[in-house]
Amino acid sequence: MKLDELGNWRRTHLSNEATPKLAGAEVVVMGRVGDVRDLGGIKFFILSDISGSIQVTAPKAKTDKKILGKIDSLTQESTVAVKGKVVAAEQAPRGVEVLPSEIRILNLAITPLPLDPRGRVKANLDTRLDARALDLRRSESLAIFKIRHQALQSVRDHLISEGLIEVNTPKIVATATESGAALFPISYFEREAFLSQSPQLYKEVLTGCFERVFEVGPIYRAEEHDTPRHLNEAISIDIEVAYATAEDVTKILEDLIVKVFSQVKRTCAKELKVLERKLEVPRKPFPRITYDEALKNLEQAGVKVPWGEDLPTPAERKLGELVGGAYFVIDWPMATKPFYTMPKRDDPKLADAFDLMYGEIELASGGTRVHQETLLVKQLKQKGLNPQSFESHLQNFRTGLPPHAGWGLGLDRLTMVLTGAENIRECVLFPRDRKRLTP
RNA sequence: GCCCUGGUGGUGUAGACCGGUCUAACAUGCAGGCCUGUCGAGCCUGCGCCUCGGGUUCAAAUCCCGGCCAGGGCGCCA
Repeated sequence: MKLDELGNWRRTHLSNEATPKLAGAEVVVMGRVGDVRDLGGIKFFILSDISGSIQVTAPKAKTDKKILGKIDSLTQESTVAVKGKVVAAEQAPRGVEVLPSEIRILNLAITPLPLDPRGRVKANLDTRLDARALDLRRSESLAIFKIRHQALQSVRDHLISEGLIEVNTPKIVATATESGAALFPISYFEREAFLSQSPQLYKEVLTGCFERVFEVGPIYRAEEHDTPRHLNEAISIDIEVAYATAEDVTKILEDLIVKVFSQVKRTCAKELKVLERKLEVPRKPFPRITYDEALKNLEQAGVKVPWGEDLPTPAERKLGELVGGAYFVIDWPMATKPFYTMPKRDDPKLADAFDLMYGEIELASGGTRVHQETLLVKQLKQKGLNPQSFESHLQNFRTGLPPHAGWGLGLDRLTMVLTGAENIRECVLFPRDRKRLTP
């Protein structure tokens, strides 16, 4: 069948702007076709757009045959433009409908669709991700990304209000920034380069220029992890602040989390309801648990973690159960933290660093950083790294880099926590994991 | 990478343990029909499936082995 052109038609109204008050007006609405119901003498279809939906009603006796024919040819999820008169009708959903005077079929969707976008039959996550563009039309998916959008906006508002400026650092880099995580090598002309696993080194350097910076950007980790909360490409919210310590940036983080939660709760009530998510805004100050206390509590609960090791997943789970909500784990052993971490003044075995947890999920980690070259070189060596390969970074420390502190917060994980999603892939439009490289 | 579980129409499931009665069921979907107020419309008719390869057996969706894929757990990691 031949499709119609958009031509000079433009939307005059979003579907939810059509209300009984608008009765008598001629409108042009555009959107996707939902249910088509043919009752013989009268035909209906639901037109949905980003704002909601409106019923288009065509009584056989009063409607042009050409229009009736077009309605018959519609398939679910096809895209149409409808010009017609708004009519108040008690029998219609929302008490209002449009009687079409002309319909343009802009694109026809195939049938059957790879999944049911109205969710009457639930599809597996894998099926959904394979047909992600269609899956993202589902109300639950839309809700997740609306919440993600709001969270990100709140993050930006808050950090800017704290006097931070937004920066962008290279994602193609020459060396690793963390000792642990594996890198994706890429071919950079005649040399090997890597995808950046963290903006860490750049944001530290920028505290010497802009004093307070933040970045929202992708980070790449070539880890083989295959879990519901890891991705190989993630979006990280990173801050770094001059003349500050871990405790200072902890406060920024705490305020930020409270702001994000309360703004999402206020502005995304509809979306939270779609997701059946009851969001509780954490109260300040968040509990602060030392690493030693965490280990003690875990041992009492039957989970043993040797001192000096990072918390494995089962331990994080148990701790999440024991504490719940948002809390900080502080005073980590230096061995668990990267080379740029400042040791505590009164106990150099411990790092002046923290993790922000929400339940069992690690949302953020940060701390005071080393700003003296000699100590940094010493710690690089202790981690088995070669200071020579960090020469271009180290030279920044010779020109008066101020003391500084910062953190990195995972946007995808933050979205998980806000939406209650059990798999991080739900919270990313087109996730990249161990096995998935498309779509 | 390891362990566990699974793979049945477009989608989601049942059947499998205990091989035959499976000509594979249900829901949704799709196609057609009836119906002038549907709104997860209803009713009627129809369409469409056993992941791939090998093995056991008179007989395999069902049992065994392997591949591929997926989900969960772990490790690694944020």
